[in-house]
Amino acid sequence: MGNIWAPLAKAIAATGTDKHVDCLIDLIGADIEHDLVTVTRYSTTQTPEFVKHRRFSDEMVRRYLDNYYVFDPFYASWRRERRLGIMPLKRLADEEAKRGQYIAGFLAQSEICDEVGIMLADGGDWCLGIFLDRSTSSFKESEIALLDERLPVFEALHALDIKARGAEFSRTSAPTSPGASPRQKPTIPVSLWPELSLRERELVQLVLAGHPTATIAERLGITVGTVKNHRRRIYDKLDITTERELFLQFFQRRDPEV
Amino acid sequence: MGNIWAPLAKAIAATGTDKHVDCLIDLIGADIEHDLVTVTRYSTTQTPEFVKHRRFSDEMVRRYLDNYYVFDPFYASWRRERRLGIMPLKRLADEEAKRGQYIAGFLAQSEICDEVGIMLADGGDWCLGIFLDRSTSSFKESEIALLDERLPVFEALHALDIKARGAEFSRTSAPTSPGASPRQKPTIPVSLWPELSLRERELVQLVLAGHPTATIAERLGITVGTVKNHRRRIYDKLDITTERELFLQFFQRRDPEV
DNA sequence: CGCGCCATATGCCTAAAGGCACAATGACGA
DNA sequence: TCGTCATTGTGCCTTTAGGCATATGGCGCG
Repeated sequence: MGNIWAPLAKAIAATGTDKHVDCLIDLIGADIEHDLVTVTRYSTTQTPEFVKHRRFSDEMVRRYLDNYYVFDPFYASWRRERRLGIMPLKRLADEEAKRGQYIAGFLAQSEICDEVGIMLADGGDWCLGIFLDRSTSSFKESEIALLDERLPVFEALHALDIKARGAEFSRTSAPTSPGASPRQKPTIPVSLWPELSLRERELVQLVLAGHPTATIAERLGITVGTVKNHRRRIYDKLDITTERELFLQFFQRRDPEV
Repeated sequence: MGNIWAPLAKAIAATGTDKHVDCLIDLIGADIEHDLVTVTRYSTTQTPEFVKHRRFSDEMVRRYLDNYYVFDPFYASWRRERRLGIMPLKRLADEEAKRGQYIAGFLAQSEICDEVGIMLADGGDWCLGIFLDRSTSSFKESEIALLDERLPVFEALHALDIKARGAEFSRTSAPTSPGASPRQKPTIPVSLWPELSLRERELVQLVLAGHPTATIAERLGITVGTVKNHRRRIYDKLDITTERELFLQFFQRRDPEV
């Protein structure tokens, strides 16, 4: 085992910054020889998002997102079981037909012969999959065991990054795929602003999560004009005129010390 | 070397919480046999603060604070040189008279025969000293080397804790000693965003109080254009692009639960 | 002395929020 | 049935924030 402390210190310091994912990759791959890295985000309800890769081709990324993700056994596993942790490809007791197509099609074209996924919770129904890939030999059981031993640290680091940044600002996120976002229950309690309707509360939640009008419209499957209408109506009800006043009211009602 | 990964994961997860210091102690002491632990905060200008101890006596704490801290070679070293890092007692090229008194007096009464300090930056002119103590044998050079190797991780964890909480909220702090004159503290603490200048902090304070650019300009006696410049510079430093992200960062750093 | 940082200022442009008005539909209760 | 409310949509205009570039002077440091 080599010196793990320097990449570890860097990964700790990088939580909450742009460099988190890169440092996490460095840490994960520190004692495990690998040829490629891919980083993907999976949801149980949306198509995967490709976050980042090392020594992989943009063309293969495009093919994955266009077609091959359907056969991705890691993605299937997430959607079916939402299982986190270290996940070697060879252990995926997936449908053999799909796995076969993933291996014969996508992995072969990518010159990957084995893959191990490190699946970390990423907020909501999402997970972040960091994949180490081998081109010429398979991962050994001792290497998998090493990753298993270190998993709590990877998880803690990523949890800290989410906490520091908030899931909505996660640097692991990519643009939302086309299609209506599934309805989420609002986390803004009725008691905070009892005069607001359910829809209005949904919208306030997104505002307070930092989303601009265009993103909110997209998220809720409505037009920008409608979002503005809602904003207007919310401001009227709360006797304010700007978004920043909404933030302040939230501060004050939630945490009177501010 | 034993299993370091579980205490490491716990220490990572504990940053920004009440348990940070305890988990840091666990991590530091994981592979180093020790009998006692003491945790002290040193300033270059104020008397030391006793933060925490394990298997040490409250009576000895009282004696230290009443009298013996004057002879404490670690405290003297901090005041003189502000040196951080791993610091074995036997390496302190201190005044022999003072060191002698610390050893013959305080350490002997505490049944401590050797001590190693892990000195971590704690904000301002303060450092946090975590001391592993031995009752019957000295620390070996190999043990010191192990701590030296791991120091960057200890430092990164503690830096993250400070960052998450802000020095004003630091759980390592104790009540100001009697007679210390209270300092004027800005509403926006330096430690919240240490990269911001004083002027920038003034401006952020007004932004977070809900003022638009025109009002801020008026309040600070500068032009709207200059306010925009400051905003731009602040956003660059904080790696954001909008005011709403500033609100969110403030939420998250002040109250990570949001 | 040169450089970097900080604070201040100007100008121009674009993007986004806010303001206002109007419209339609559906659900619900009196 | 009617009135109210919620939700959705359109259009137009104004205000404000953000983006970018440039400039100057003061200060501290190597």
